[in-house]
Amino acid sequence: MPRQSSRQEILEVAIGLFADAGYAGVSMRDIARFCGLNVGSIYHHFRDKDELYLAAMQQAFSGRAERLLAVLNSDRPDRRRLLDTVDLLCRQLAEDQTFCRLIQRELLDGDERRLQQLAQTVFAEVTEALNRLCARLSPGHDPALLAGSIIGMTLHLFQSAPLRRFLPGYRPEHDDPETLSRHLQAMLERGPIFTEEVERP
Amino acid sequence: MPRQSSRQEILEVAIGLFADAGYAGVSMRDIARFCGLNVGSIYHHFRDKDELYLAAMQQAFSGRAERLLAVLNSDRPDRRRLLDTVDLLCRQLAEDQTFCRLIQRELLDGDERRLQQLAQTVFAEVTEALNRLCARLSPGHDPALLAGSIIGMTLHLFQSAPLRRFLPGYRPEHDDPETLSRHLQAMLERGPIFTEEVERP
DNA sequence: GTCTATATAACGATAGAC
DNA sequence: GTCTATCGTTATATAGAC
Repeated sequence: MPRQSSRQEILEVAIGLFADAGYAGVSMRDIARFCGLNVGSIYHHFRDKDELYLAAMQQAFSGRAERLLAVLNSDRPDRRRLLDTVDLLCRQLAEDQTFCRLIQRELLDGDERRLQQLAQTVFAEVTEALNRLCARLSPGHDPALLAGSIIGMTLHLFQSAPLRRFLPGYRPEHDDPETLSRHLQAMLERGPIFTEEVERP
Repeated sequence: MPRQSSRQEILEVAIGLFADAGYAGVSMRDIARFCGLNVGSIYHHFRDKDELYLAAMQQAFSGRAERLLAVLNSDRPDRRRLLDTVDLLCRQLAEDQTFCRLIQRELLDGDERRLQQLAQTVFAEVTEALNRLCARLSPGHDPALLAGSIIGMTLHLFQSAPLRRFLPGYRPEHDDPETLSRHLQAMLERGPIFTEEVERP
């Protein structure tokens, strides 16, 4: 197996570090050290920190939507497809903290150009498919806002995990992605206000 | 009216800058410049950058929950109180972008100690009241997860605004907090999957 | 393609005059 | 309480040997 190129390793190290600490929180020295390289060597592969950051983001976000798109466009019934989508999203967010954090950082720090590029190359297709599904399932709501709400509550349940640990009502199973997925699916199926009593372990 | 103290002005400038660019993205020189002070003067009021940051966060988050608590503990019917709470939260997030961004930054960068303090001093009471309300309104769901979902979709509709502009389904009224509030209330009242057709302008 | 060495600027923080 | 001046460190980025 041919060892991966330095450029590739730099990118992957950079993605992890930028997700952890953000653009300003990571130095070129940090990246070099984690790659076992000297600082100067990085500048052979990337003109400056900005170019490295952009390349890292492109790599980090590329090919992220494919599995979601496949589920969104499956031939199962609408309702089932929405639940499948949320479930898959939960599993992806759980196993890929890096992706989860980078989205949040770009929402905070991304300039207009970067957000536009992100929207077009990563989220456009998925959003369109999810909007269509929402419009068919729930013609009474604005499809884009409904889609945004569903994504939002899913994302937030993962992103707020570090804080939720210290909040009233916390239970250890809230850290289990399957518990979160089941809760979200129940919310979608029965609505947030669901008065029928069910047993809980 | 007595001019506010330097310490106070430093804190307020720092809050704005940290919300915009994060801890690593703001230098002591930046803060000094925006205050019309010299760098050295800041160190008369705060021992180091870390202490200034902590004081700024305490100030930024103090007294944030009172209005929400008042609504959560009002004497209106449960259902109405939940809708009022979401509506107030929308208005607060809309008029206070700084607070909105600081929460997100702390979720990303806050260490365990800071998150624990934030949970206890800012969010504990509100969370408890919201959990109780959720438990009564919807005994079929885990109260904390339901509360988190509601907070999550509300927060996300505001935090994703810069990206949503470039996504399919965007409409200009999605930037209007009242539109978002109305959508969220409709979702809570009728559930996310709401098949009855209603007219939309 | 990676290294050493270095230029240049910005950083956090301190000392001491006023 | 604010200033000027400066220390030591770290940052981005470059030049040139190998």
